[in-house]
Amino acid sequence: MREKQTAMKEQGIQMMTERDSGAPTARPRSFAEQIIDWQRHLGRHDLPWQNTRDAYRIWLSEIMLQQTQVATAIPYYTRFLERFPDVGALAAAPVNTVLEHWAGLGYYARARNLHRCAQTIVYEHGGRFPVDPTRLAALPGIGRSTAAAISAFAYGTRAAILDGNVKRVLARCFGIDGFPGTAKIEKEMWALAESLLPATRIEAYTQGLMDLGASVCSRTKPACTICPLAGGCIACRDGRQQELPTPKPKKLLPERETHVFILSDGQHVLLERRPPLGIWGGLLALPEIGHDRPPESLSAWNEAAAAFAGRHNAQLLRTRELPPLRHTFSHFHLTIRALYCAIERQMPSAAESGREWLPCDAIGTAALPPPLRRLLQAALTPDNSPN
DNA sequence: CATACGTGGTA
DNA sequence: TTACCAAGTAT
Repeated sequence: MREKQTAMKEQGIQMMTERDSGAPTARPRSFAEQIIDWQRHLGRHDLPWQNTRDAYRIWLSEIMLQQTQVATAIPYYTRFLERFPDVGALAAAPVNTVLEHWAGLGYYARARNLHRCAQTIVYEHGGRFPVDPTRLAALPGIGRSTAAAISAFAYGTRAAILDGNVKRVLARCFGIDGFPGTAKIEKEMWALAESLLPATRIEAYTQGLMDLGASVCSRTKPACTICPLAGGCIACRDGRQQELPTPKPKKLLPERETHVFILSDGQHVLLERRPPLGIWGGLLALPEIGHDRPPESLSAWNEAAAAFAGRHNAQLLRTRELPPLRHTFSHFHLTIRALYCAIERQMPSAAESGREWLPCDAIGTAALPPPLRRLLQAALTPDNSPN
């Protein structure tokens, strides 16, 4: 706490008090005032979800932007709004259609929560988003920071956000040591974020804080020479920009491996719906052999393929092992070993529960994770189909 | 409270 | 090629 007050004093930051308001004499501009002033001239004002008070659009953008950069989210946001223009359209849509439009963005629980949240809004809140951040935070997929952002942008509510950008700005500006992911540091930052809130113009302040963190106070090469807060920034003063915020403790990512079948007659491919919990939850994926008992040999793999084809009323013609595909998630590495299986389907077509024959021309738009979409496009594009 | 949960860009 | 990182939430 002493460090924080020291930082504020050296920066010329003053807390908003009754005595400050309307004071006739000049005084140092507060943290919030500098942010707001910077935002007016140098912040972003034309993002697709700005210049609206539509809580639906603001909510959608905030969910998409969780752990996701602006440039990544924009095309998804545009396509999503086209298909689901309002909360009613989203609530009425099948969850699998929502997942089709989310596929590629990652963290798929966000899409399932988004859909559940839309239904809650429509069926329990009369189609309107709550104003109170606490009520917003009670909805699926909306936490404390997202609730504050939605309420601030949609209703002008005075509430603090604390995302990665804000954590970085605060850690540097106030010289806060310690990984912000720990409860102790996070609690300290929440208190600081609350204390810095301006009395008015909360939208410009909130947007400015995020814009400053994203553009000026970036992780690798902060532009301190043009930063409005540089005058009182502890990290800038001490040359500790590269050390703050304290990085997450390193951990070696475990290696995992999976064996999958690409069962196709050239027109369709057999896919299965992933369970809602776990990696790629709710998406379509290739049928896999349990990684607890991988095939002992290529011939064993082939035999398993023949049996698998039989269970789906298809006859195995020939197989080909594809080059291993390596994919890295946030918490493990995965090697995907795929066996391409040319088959002939018999009628009536059969697919076990949770499995479906996807037309090859739907590979581009289905709810597939990017690595599998690429794998299937490479293997099943008419031009270079192994058939 | 630590961990699960994605992906594409960047050094 | 590998490691790290970016608008967090749920459990």
